[in-house]
Amino acid sequence: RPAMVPSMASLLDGAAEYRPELSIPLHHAMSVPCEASPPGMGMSGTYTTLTPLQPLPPISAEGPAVGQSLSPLGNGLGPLPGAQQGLHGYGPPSHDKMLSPNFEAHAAMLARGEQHLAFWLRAAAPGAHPSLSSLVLFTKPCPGCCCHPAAAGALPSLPISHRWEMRSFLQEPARLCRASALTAGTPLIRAAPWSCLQSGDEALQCPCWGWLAGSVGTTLTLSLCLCRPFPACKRKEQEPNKERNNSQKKSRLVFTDLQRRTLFAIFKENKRPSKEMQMTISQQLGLELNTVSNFFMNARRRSLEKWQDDLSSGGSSSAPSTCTKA
DNA sequence: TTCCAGTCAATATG
DNA sequence: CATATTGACTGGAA
Repeated sequence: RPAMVPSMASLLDGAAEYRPELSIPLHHAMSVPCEASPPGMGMSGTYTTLTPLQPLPPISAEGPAVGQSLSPLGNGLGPLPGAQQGLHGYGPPSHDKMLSPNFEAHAAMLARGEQHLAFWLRAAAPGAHPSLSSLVLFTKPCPGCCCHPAAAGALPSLPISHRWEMRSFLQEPARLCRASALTAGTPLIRAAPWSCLQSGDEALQCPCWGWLAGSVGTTLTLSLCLCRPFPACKRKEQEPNKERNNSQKKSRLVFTDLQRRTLFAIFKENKRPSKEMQMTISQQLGLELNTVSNFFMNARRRSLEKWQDDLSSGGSSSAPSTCTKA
């Protein structure tokens, strides 16, 4: 058992393949160099910082906390009923509103300077559409993507705390994507509703995606890549109310790419996290404690099985490959 | 209570 | 459609 377990935040950063070459001023604690790796093989990064494990504060005093359910599915990732219409189901942006308590909680934490945005921003906007109560921001352009510098896109400069701008982007992606030219080398950030991110999404499979990590007040240059719908959103639009019908048929949970990467990153560091750690993980990832527990149990067993298989088949790998599989 | 091996079954893949 | 993968469940052992 490792003598010291890296912080949740640094593990999550590692899982998310943060890439430090972006021209965004970052807190040193965010540096998690990671070699370019093929899709889904991002576990080779090294962790450069160890910050104390401090779960993110609850996102909202009145709403669900990080990891708690925002949906009837109970995993915090799915849309609420009525959210199937994707990005267009609510009214115009409210630029006159103040930042929500949720965001301010994060802002206060970030402003301390010692903390950082681990791997996501959840911007709960009072009155906003439920499917947009969380945002996940990606950095880095995807070469094959329509918003790559070579392909043009929108590029306003915004402070990271400018939540309402982000929200308005999500509302009117097509127009914004045509709004201005994109210059080469500009940090590119992709925003997506959390509920739209699922295992297998194109965006998550791109090897050059990283995660936004920055301090509140940092000016980031934003560009969005929403000129086409996310695959998951498309699916939801095409299959409304399908889950309602055969409710007795149990579907197996499929981890999102983020959840899987994060879990494997943690597993790589600690094969047997404590109950408290598992609870933190479950809260951060919006998973049941049982699910997290099952994951580590299965992972321990299956990594061992894999290791034994590799040995018996004369493989040369020195570590269980399961850890890098996700 | 916790952990594990055995197993099932949903889902992914080719 | 066959096979592989994988999240979850079960019963027994410590």
